[in-house]
Amino acid sequence: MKIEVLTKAENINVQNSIISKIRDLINYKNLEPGEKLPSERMLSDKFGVTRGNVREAIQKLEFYGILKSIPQSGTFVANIGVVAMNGMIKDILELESPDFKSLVETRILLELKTARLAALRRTDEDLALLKETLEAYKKKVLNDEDAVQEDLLFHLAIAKASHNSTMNTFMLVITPQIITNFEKYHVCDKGLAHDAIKEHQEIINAIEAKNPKLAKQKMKDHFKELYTYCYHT
Amino acid sequence: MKIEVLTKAENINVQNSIISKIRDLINYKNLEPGEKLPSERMLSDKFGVTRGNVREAIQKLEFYGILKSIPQSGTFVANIGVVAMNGMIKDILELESPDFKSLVETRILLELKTARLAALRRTDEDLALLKETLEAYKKKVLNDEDAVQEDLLFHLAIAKASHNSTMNTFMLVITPQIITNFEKYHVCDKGLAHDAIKEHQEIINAIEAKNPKLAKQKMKDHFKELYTYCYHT
DNA sequence: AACCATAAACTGGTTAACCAATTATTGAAG
DNA sequence: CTTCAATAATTGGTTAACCAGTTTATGGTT
Repeated sequence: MKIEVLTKAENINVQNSIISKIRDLINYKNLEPGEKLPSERMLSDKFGVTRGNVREAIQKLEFYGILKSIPQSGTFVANIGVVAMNGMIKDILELESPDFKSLVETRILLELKTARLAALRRTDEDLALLKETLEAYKKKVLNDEDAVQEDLLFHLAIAKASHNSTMNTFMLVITPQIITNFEKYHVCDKGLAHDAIKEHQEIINAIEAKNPKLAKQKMKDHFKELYTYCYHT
Repeated sequence: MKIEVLTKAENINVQNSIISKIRDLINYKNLEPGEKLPSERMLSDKFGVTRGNVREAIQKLEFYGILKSIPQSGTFVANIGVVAMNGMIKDILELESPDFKSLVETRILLELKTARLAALRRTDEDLALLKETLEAYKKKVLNDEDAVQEDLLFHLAIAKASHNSTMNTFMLVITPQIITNFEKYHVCDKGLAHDAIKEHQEIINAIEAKNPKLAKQKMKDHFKELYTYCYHT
């Protein structure tokens, strides 16, 4: 048997345990927004964990806007209120790691929207980049080479052309996860790549023509396979 | 003048600079997926930064699925290919911090979908939680108290009932940011809170009746104000 | 008692030393 | 020349000491 000092899952567990203890502390002490938490050293002492663990937990809560650390001063509960805090922490602790289906579902939702927005907001530069990525994709496919990367870049280019930084970020986050799962489950079929060229072209055409409805529809057509996979299995 | 050892923005800059240097290194050395990067110590030495900085940059790239650190062994380029990597890193470096409009736009997109999915997939437990959050919201509003937190929890409960972990996570991420901006720009109007009770109720009714179309429509109605704010200013 | 300069204690952040596991090197045996 | 055990060097991760500000406590002065 392999003994690991600290596996990833265990690390998450100790982190979540600290988070719930911090929540209990805030509730017990009735800390209002703006008030100060005990110092990291005290917390690590009280909870019987390392300061590093406490810092990680605090940083996670900071990411979700629940706490706010100020250098050389302390950690404060953010302007969010104790009710919302409790609800959010509950959700955060229960968060499951995203399953493939949920990733695909979200990707489709995002891409239908980014295609639409790209048709509305694309600049000439955006369009040039889109055509460039399509050419790269075409070249690979016609040479019978694997073009997963070029496909990815095409979709990211659309996200960029949507000029919505939040969706752009989300696309960047989920796409590599989807790719990993694609390879794991062998979802990708090379035979479809030739069809995809035409579909990509039609999406670009709609975006070039600044026709949002058509862009969305063409993207939907492009996702037809994925769509059925996602909703009928 | 105040001299700060390292402001947040500067930290991001040095991080991005390291990321681009890592990219250049991978390109220069023609590292294929699975191959090993120089050690953190070497990189920090070569780049003239601390090992901590290098570690942060690597962790960021790991978050986006571009690198993969293995303890006591090394850091490896993930199974993603050099073309996709270059494209993604380019996007990551250019990522702007999300503006308010983009946040609201994304929130509306997500919530129309989660409402629909909740109507399709909600369990009895989900429904109970939804009714609970609505009651809490009602109580506050009818007492003329501020109910921003309860409103937030209502929307998060819908996200949970959608049983899509990815969207749930995204909602958790953007909601606090939106709240912060709401307070900053004074978007929230207390006078609308009474209308919101009815709108919330109608959304719940649609979810209870397992009517996805209606749930989406009622959510759309609920966002009418926000919608116009987002698209006509 | 009120005030204020001074210093002591405490804060989150940073860094250099340390750790255990892995990997590369060595060199003797076959 | 090949093989393989022993060992030395290297790896990402962790921790304890340190840092520069901030906050609190102190005690003398008015």
